[in-house]
Amino acid sequence: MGEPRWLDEREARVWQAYLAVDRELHSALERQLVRDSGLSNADYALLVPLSEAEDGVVRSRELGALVGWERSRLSHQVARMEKRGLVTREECVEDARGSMVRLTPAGRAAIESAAPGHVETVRRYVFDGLSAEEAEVLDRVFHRVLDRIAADG
Amino acid sequence: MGEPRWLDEREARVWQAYLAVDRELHSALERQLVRDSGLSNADYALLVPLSEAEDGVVRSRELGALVGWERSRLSHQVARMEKRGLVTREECVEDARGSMVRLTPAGRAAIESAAPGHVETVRRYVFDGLSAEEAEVLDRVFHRVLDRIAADG
DNA sequence: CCGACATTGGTGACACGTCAACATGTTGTT
DNA sequence: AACAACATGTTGACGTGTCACCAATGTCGG
Repeated sequence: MGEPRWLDEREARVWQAYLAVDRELHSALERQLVRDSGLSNADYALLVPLSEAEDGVVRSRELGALVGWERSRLSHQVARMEKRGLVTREECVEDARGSMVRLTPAGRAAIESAAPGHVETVRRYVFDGLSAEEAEVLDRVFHRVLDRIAADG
Repeated sequence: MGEPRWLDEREARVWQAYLAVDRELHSALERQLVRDSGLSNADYALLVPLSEAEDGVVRSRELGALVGWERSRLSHQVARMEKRGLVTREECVEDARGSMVRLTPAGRAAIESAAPGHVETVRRYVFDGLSAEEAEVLDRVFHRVLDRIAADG
């Protein structure tokens, strides 16, 4: 094994800052969403691709791929949203194993009412304070991290 | 109100990449920790400041401040960890409302066994692919975001 | 066609996180 | 001392996320 390579001072500061952003940004966005629209981050994540889809219908498999969720997580979230009338589930014609998720009118109304405030909040906390050069660095670094994770299996 | 200022193409790409990093990095680190040490991210977050404290004892209020958690979240997590023998709770001498959290020998053994592999994983996914200039940008941007959230109340 | 294998989705159990409500103790004002 | 206001921590309920497992269906080689 050998001596572990601990993080140096700068690295530790960056890592702590990342963890804090993770925590604070997630909870700030969640609070804003719940307060202004009664939606959670999880609701919002699914409503966006659904509202952009043809007829507001997406197959579960496809929806999971679009948001990067595992099937179980998706199934639980859809069940909760179905109970609140935001979506319905239908059988899939082409593949009897499959399941289609359909946005209800209430679901569409919810996302349309929530989106402007949510985007405005993301903008206020993140992008209004970000230069073009910084955005470029973030984009590059984030994708590199994703590649390194994916390369790992 | 006026027309909402939607994210432009670059901003949307950066935001999607951030959300993906949030998801993938969190779950990759959690899997590595659970697999190699039987600890969760939440366990690890508390064990670090505890193991660095004098005698492995920290007052709950202080522990919450160190990791940036609310009291309820901390209380639940400490209860779970106490049940598994990683920490114990004691009464606080100076303030009868307070509560002290003490690292057990098993808790210390767990964090000491987990830390090298965890740091190695963070390094592999993040810092080994990061230049000094990029680290500086991340540090600056993350702290700016935190400031903007804090300024909001 | 048949049987092994993979894909898709759902379920129950449990860990994690947040909120509101509560109990208790401390502090500051009068 | 008496009281209000605040600080600290716990609890229960519920939404969220993961894992292991199951059931149903599809696919492909024989």
